[in-house]
Parts: sequence; C-alpha cells; structure tokens
Amino acid sequence: MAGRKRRGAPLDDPVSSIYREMLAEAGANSARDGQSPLKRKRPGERSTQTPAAEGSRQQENGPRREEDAEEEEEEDDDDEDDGVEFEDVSLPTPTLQTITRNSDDEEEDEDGDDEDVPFEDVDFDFEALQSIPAPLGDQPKDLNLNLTAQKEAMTPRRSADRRKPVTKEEKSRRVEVHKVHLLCLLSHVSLRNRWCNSPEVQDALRPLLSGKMIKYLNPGSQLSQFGRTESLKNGLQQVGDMFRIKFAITERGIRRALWAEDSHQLQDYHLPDDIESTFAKDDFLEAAKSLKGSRDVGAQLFCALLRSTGVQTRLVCSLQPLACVPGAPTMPKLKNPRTPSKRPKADEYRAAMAIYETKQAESSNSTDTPSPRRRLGHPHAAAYHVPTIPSPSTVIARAPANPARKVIRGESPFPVYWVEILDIAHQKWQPVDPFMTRTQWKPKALEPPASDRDNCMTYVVVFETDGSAKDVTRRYAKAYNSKTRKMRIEGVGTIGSTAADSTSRTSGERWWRRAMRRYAKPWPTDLDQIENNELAADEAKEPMPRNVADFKDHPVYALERHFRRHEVLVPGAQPAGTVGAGNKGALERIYRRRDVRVARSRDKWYRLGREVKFGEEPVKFLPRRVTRKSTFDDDEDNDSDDPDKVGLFGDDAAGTPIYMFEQTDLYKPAPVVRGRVPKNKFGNLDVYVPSMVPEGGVHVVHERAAQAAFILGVDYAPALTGFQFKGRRGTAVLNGVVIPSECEEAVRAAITGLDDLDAEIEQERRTLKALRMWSRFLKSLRIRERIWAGADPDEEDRAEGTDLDKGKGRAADENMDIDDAQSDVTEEYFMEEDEEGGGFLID
DNA sequence: GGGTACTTTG
DNA sequence: CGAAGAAAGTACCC
Repeated sequence: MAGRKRRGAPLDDPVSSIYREMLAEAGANSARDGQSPLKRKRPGERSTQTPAAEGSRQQENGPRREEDAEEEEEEDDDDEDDGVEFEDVSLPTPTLQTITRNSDDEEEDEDGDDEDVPFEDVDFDFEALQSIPAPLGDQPKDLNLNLTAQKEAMTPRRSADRRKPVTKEEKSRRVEVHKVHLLCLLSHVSLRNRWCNSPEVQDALRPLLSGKMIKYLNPGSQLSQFGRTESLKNGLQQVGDMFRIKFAITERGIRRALWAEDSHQLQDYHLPDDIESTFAKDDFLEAAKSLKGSRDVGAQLFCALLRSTGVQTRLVCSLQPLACVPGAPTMPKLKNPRTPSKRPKADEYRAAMAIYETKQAESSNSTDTPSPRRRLGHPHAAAYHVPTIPSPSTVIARAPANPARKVIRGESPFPVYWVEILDIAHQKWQPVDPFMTRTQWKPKALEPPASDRDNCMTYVVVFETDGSAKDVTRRYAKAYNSKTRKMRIEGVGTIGSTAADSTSRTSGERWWRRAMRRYAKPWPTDLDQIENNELAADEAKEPMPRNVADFKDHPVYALERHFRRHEVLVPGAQPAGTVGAGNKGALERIYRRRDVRVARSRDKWYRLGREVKFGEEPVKFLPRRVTRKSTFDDDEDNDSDDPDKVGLFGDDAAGTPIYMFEQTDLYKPAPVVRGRVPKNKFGNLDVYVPSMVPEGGVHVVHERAAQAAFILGVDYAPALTGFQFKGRRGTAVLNGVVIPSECEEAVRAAITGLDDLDAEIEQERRTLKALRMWSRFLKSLRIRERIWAGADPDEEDRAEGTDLDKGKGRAADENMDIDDAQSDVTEEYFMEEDEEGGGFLID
C-alpha cells in the first residue's frame, strides 16, 4: 500500500482507522453472504485452501505468495518484515499483547476485486478502506501508542462520575476495541501457525525425535483402532515429556488483556523485561534452535515438531482480548509503585508454586487429571489456582528440570497455546498440552477457573496446517452457554427486543462468524462435519445452570424474573425445571427460551402490518412509564414505590395492553374501489410493510410517482413507510405513492416520460452549449487565421497558447467550467470540454 | 476467601 | 417515539 495515498475521510480516530485496516485485511470482503461454499469463491479467484491441497503440507504457501508479490508489491519479502509485532504489553496491563499483522498471502486477497457488502455491523466508509494509507506494520510504534491512547481514553472515568462509570458510547467503543483486538490476535496466531510450517524450523527440531517416537506417532494400520490411538498417545506423551525438558521457558507469554481503570495506571506502565522476544520468523527459528522462549513459543514449536513427523497437528490458541463487557477484572491498582513491597511476596509465591507443582505431579501421575468442575461454582473452585501476585516482571528461579528454565511469575497455570492432534483412528481432534497442564485427550482440563486474572478462555481458535482456522471454544469451555458466551462478542449486541427469539442471531454473532469465515476452508471436510456435530452436541449437553445469575441471557433457558418488559410466556409453557435462589430461596420455574415470546401493543403490531384479532385479551399490561420525578425530595418519593402504586390501579390504568403474535392477523387495509385509494386523515396511506398495500392498489416507489399520478389525474395516496425520529419529534417518512393497480402501467409510463423529458432538456442544454462553443471556436480560428496570415509558421506555434488562453478566458466568463491547468493543444482543450458538456467531439 | 444474591443509588 | 441497568455495598453460605 505504499503507492496508495491517503485521501477521503480523515481517519482521526485511531481505533476506527485501525479497525478499518484490520477489516481491510481480515474480513471486509469476506462478507459474502452466501452460505454455500460454492458461492464463496468464484472461479479463478484465489482460494484459501482447497480440500485437495490439504495433504500437501508445506507447499501451499509457495505459489500463492508469488501471486501476492505481484499484486502487493510492498509485501513481497513478507516472512521477515510482514510479521511486525507489537509486543506491547502484558503486565499490569492494558496488556494488549503481541499484536501482529501478517499482511501476507491468504489474508490479503481483497482490494476491491469484489463488490461485496462491507461488514454489516460496522458503519464505516467503505471507500475509505481503499484509501487506507499504510499497513499496520509500517509504524508499529504508532499503532502501539494509538491503541494505548485509545485504551486510556476508554477507561471508565471513575473518580469523576462515580455513578455512571460506563456510558453507552464507552461501552460500544469497548466492543469495537474488543473486535479490533480479536482481529489482531487472529492475525497473530495465523502467522505463528504459518511459521510452524517452516521447513527450516521443522528441520531444526526434528533431531529431537528418536526413531521410536516417530514410530509411535505413526502407527501402522495393522493395529486395531484402539491400538493406533494408544500408540499415538504414547508417542505424544514421550515427545511431550522430552520437549518439556528440552525447551526452556525463559520468557513471558501472552497474558489476558485488562482494562486500566484510570490513566495513572498507564502512565507508569512499562513492559516486563522478560516479555517474549520472538518478533520475526528468524527469531522463531532461533528459538527452535536454542529451545528457549516463552511457553507460547514452546507450544508453537511443539506444533512444528509434530508436524515435521507427519502428524496432523493444529495450533490452538485461547485468544485473550480486552474484555468487551463491563465487570471484567481490570488492571491491578498499584498503590505505591515506588515502594518495593513485593519482595515478601516472593516466598509466598514460591510456596504456592510448590503446592501447585505437587498437585500437578500428582495429577499427571494418576490417570484422572484435574477435575473439570472448577468453573461451575464448584465449592473448591480455585483449588489449583496459584494466587496471582499483581506485580511485574521478576523472574524467580526454581529447581528446574531444565537448568535454563525459569518460572515466569504471574503466569497462569493454564496454557494459552496448545496443540490438537488428529486421532485418525477415531477421526477426532484431541488436545495436547505438554507444558502447563501436561494433559492430553482432556479438553475440559484446559480451561482456567473464572478467577484466573491472567488467562480467560473465551475464544479458542485452532489453526490447521493449511492456514484455515476454526472456533472450537465449545469443546473446551465447561459452561459455554451460561458463562463463556457472555464474555464473547456474541453475548453483547443483542438486537433490540428480539432476544426472545432464539433463532435470531445477535449482531456480535454475525460479526464473529464473518471474522472467522475469512479463515474458513472453502469446503468443510468430512472431518469438519464430524467435528461440528460434536461441538453442537457438546453445547447441547451442557448442564442447566444451578444458579440464578447464569440464567440471565441464557440462549436455551429463561427465568421469568429476567424477562424484558414486553416478553411473555407462551400459554401452556411447561417449566423445564426449578432453581432456588442461593441455597434457601423460593424455587423459581425455569422455562425454555423458545417458549418466550415478545408481545406488542396494538399500535406496534399495526406498524408491522398486523392487527389484533377481535376479542383477544391482552396477555399483559405494560406498566406506564414512570414520569420523571423532578426535584422532589428523595425520601418521600422513593419510599412509596412506583410499581406498587401502579398495581393498585385497575388494569386499564395499569398501562398499555400488549398481545402476542398468535393473537394477531395480517392487517387487511381497505381496498381500492373504483379507482379511489383510501387515505388516512393526513391524506396518506400507511404502508409500513408491503402487505399493507391495499387490494387493488400498487405501491410505486419513485420520486416522480406523485407528479405522474397527478398529471394523469389518477387518484393516489403518498405511502407512509415509517417515521424518522430526531430529537423528540417524529416526522413521517413518505416513500412513493399507492395508486390503483389498473393505472400502474400508465403511471410508470408517465414517470419514464417525465424522466425522458428531463433528460431531453438536459441534452438540449448541452447541445446548445456545444454549439456555442463551436461558434466561438470557429470565430477564434478565423481571427487567428487573419492575424497570422502570411506570418512565420514557427512564430505561430509559439503564440498558439496565448490565443487559446484568450478563448478560454471568454469561455470562463460564461460559466464554462474549464480546468486551470489547460493544455495548449487544441484537441485537448476540447476534449476537456467534452467531458463537461460539450458532447460534440466524440470520436 | 470466593461466589452468589439482594439492595441501594443515581 | 421508546427503551433500559449497572456499579458498589452488604449479607450469606461453603
């Protein structure tokens, strides 16, 4: 994008501009709405991956890369430079860690070659995308600063306004940053995943493997199904143990990003000195040779190692973005940054670590590893969790298996990166975490407890050898629907009041789908199908929450206490169970969300083109909105509760009656009879939805429709299609007219006639203009000929420009729009005019 | 101490 | 026209 110039709207907002860039890179054009994989790529278009290419491991980047080099010149030497990373971060946070932009190959196939709709959830100037100046990689420092600044700006102003910590704008900006961060992280992991395919890296690692290991990892087909899996597990165990000992964790890996609560936390903020130093592919290769680095790099190298043996291996990352919802933990407050009060904590930590290590040892010895119940409000929820010491950057040595190994203080005991291995015999992907939990085949053992500030499992994404990625969070999260979902982008951005409609997707859900679609394979393989079914089954198997809070916004279940104002239970709904609030509280009935419906007032239904049936009883009465109690004294007002007051009145006074969909019929407007279109008291006709066009009438949406109908003497009614609210006044929006259907043809003809007339007038105007130009031109030619008659031709040439300037000046006098930088060549002069309205010099 | 539920407050 | 909570503090339980 070096050649691209910055133009268009000023991109003053750092996040939005970064966002745009990320979108440009990571998804704007993947917004193809066809679900069918067939539609996703047109023939001839580069595809991310074809199923056939799956077998070929390391070649798949080759040809495409060259193609890219042609298209995106500045990105040709990508592997080193494109992966510019921003190791901003980490401790105390706003830990925006390790942001990478990988601007190479498959991520970059867009740039205006398709006419897709932009991301529907973001309203940004799509054209501005084309003018985005530089890739993020150009100025990593700036990006870093921008994001930091943005984060700072987004911190809740706590001290200033205690009671409104998060405004609506701030909330939505948080969501936006969350999205940006997700895209950055995806990009980062995608790059790391690609590095795992590097032949150099794999060659550097391969010597670590013994022949026995390789044999175990690739069991012969003569073994039984069970035997093959056992052999694979055995091999993985050996390789994992070996690699854990060989690889020294000397640096800090990715940590959960946290919001700062006030700007001071960011002012004194500095990166830990042991932050991961793997920035480019060279560093990665170096790490492979020296076997040193962060635990993340360790897991990545483990992935590369396994891939080098031919085992199908996915790189798995639990993305750690800045939270999009309030209530997430924030940066720890440092009371006195100067006082070294952290020293005593070291022993504490050591002790905790010792306990943790013992437990780990125990659990890895026994076949049954850590209980997966930690997360679900289990009494001993945090049993394994090492108390986090909110303090930066000191590395404490511990008796290490590997002499070079250090313990990174404050790192979560649960991994951020791990791998998934394909158990070919069972056609199943299985997780292997050699470093932290040291488990394999135990997806539920990898989720950190909710109290872990450093590691939060919200998005688990797997990257395959072919570069495709997939969201497999549901495999790992123990309470996806009740807990994890709420922290994800899907949990926010419910569309208005349709929450009761379980089939509708939230806007966040759509956004995430689109973001991930970019990394999807064009065709799901059979294996993917199997996996998808399993993930869906995992979700369905999720047990019902046992506490009240988890039922809030639950996609499957609902509690009456969490109903929205206009939500109502379908008659005859059977409770699916009961919960007690706490351990002693009245039992509440649990309903299924699909039994919850939205109810609307008569007027609302009318707006949707429906009419409440005769004799239907309202299913509920909406309490009237409490009028603004202005400056009454608090005591008086608050003591007498408003809901009570309302309840005392009769039903009619209680509020507006609302009805369910089933209580309504399609609204049938009065028909058009004898060419008379019915109208409301404003002379319009309500056409909120197409079905509200009366029988015998037709809705013609055109600006001139009314004019045409008027000219023809046809009875018509302007169509009222909605209201536009600005401030507190709603103004009617009229869109086209409704006319008797027998007149449609005539009216449409009249409309085209009017349009033609206009075009004709315009044409005439241009013709006139052109003729005037011609006459002026000829006149000036004549004058020139007379003046220069018999003069030296060279001199004539030199003076030509002057003469024409004269003519141009005259033209300008008559409002002829002529460019200042006019060429002195006659033809060009007129060519320019032609564009503006001459129209006489074509061909 | 951590998790949960409820209340208060703008 | 039309809508909606969320942060703290407190009490309670394992």
